[in-house]
Amino acid sequence: MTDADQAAAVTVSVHGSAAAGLAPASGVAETNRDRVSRRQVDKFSERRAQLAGAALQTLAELGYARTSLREIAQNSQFSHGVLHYYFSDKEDLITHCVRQYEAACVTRYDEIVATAGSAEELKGEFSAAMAQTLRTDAPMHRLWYDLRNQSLFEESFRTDVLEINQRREEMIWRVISRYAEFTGITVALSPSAAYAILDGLFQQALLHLLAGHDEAAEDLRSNVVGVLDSL
Amino acid sequence: MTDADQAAAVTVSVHGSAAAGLAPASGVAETNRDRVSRRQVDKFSERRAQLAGAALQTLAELGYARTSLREIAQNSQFSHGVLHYYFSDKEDLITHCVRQYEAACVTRYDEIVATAGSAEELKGEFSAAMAQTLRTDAPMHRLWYDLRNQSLFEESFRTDVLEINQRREEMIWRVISRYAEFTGITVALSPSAAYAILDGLFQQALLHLLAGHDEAAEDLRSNVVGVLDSL
DNA sequence: ACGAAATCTGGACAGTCGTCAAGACTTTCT
DNA sequence: AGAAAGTCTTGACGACTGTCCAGATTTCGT
Repeated sequence: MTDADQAAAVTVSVHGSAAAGLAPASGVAETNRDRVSRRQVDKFSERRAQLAGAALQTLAELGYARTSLREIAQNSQFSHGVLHYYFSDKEDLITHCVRQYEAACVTRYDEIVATAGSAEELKGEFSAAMAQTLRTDAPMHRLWYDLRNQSLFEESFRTDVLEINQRREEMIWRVISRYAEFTGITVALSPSAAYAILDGLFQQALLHLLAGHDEAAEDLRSNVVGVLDSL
Repeated sequence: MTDADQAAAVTVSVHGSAAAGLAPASGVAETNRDRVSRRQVDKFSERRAQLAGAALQTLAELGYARTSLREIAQNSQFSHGVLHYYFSDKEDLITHCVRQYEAACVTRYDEIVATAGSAEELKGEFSAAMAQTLRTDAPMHRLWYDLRNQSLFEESFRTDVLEINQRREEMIWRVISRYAEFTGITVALSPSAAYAILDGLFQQALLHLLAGHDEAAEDLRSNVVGVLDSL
C-alpha cells in the first residue's frame, strides 16, 4: 500500500486511508465501504501499472536521458498531467518502472531449468534462450543497462537496481548449479562471477546487434555454450 | 585538421584555411604565415583538449544525462560561451571527449605485457592492475559505460564507441595471447568473448564498489585470476 | 437521478537547456 | 604604435523540462 501512499493524490482519497492501514480487525466481516476501497485501490494500482508500462516503452525507445514525462504521456492514452495524479514525481514513476520491469525479467530461464532432462539439453536450451532474448527483447535490455548505469551516478535507483541485479544473479546461478548437478562437476566460479561473465557476453552481443551485426545472437549462443563447456 | 574544421569559428580564421589543406607543396620552405598558422592551430587544439578535459571530468562526475554545457564551463576557467567557439555543438564536444578518453584508455596494460617474464607474473600483475584501475579510475569508467550505453540509443556516438570497444578488445587480447604463449595452451575463446567476459567482471565490480562494497576490487582480482586459470 | 468522490485535462509557472551574437579584451603582425 | 585577427564574456532567445493547479468530466454510492 505504500505505492498508493506515494501518489500525489489531490484530494483526500480512498488510497490514502487504505495506505494508512485502516482496514477492519481480522475476523470482522468487511463492510461495503471496505469492499469499495479495495476495488478502488486495485483500479488505482492498475492504472499505475498501465502508465508505468507506457513509461517503460518510452524509456526503452529513447533511453533515460531523453525521456520526458510529456513523451511518456503521449505513449499512453492520457495527458501529461495525469502522471502527477498517480506518481508523486518523476523519480517515483521511474522507480516504479524499474520494479515492474523486474517481475518480467528475473524468472525468464526458470522453466528451462525445471524441464531440462540432461546437461546437454540444459546447455542447448539455455544458450538458445539467451540468444532468443537478445533478438526479441533488445530494447528492453538496453533500458536495463541504461538504468543500471544511472545507479552508478545517482543514489536514488541504486537499491532497486542492486536488488534486481541480485535476482538476476540468482536466476543465472539456478541454471549453472543445475548444470553442475547434471554433469557432476563442481563449479569453480562464484555466483557473482558466473553472472558477471554471462552478463558481459550478453551486453557485448547487444552492442553488436544494435550496431547491425546480424550474427550477434548466434555468436552469443556459441559463446555461452563455450563458457558452460569450460566450467 | 577536421577537428578545427568542425569548430564554429566566428570569423574566417586560420583554422579554416589550415583545415582546407592550403599548406605549401612539399619541398618548398615554409613561409612565416605558415609557421604562424601551425602555431595557432596548435594553440587552438590545445584549448580544445583542455575544454574536453573539463567536460570529461564533469561527465565522469554527473553522468551523461545530467551534464550541461554550463556545468562543464564551470569546471573550466572559462565561461559557457567559449564552448561554442571551440566546438560546433554539444555533440561535437562529447564526440571529441570520447576520442580523447580513448587515448588514455586502450594501452593501459601494454607495459605489463611487455615486461612480464612468465605466465604467473603476467597473471598476477594483470589482475592486480585491473583491480587497481577499478580503485583509482572508477568515475572515468562509469562514464565509459554510460557513453557506451548512450550509443545503444543514439546513432551519433556509435562509430566512435565501437572503435574504442574494438581497441579495448585488442588490448585484452594482447594480454590473453601473451599469457597463452607463456603457458603453451591454445585459447578456446574468441578475442571478442574474452573481452566480454573480463569487461563483465569489471563492470560488476564497479557496480559493487560504487555501492560501498569495499571488497569489490579484491574480488575482481581473484575472479580475473580464476578466469585466466580456466582457459 | 442526484451529489460527492475520483479521475482527467490543459494551461501556466519557474527553471534549465543548447545556441547564438554583439561587443570587449588580448595577442600578433607590420 | 596602430591595425587586424584571435579569443573570451555576457546576456539574450526560444524550446523544453518537471511540477502544480483550477476546473471539466466521469464514476459511483445512495
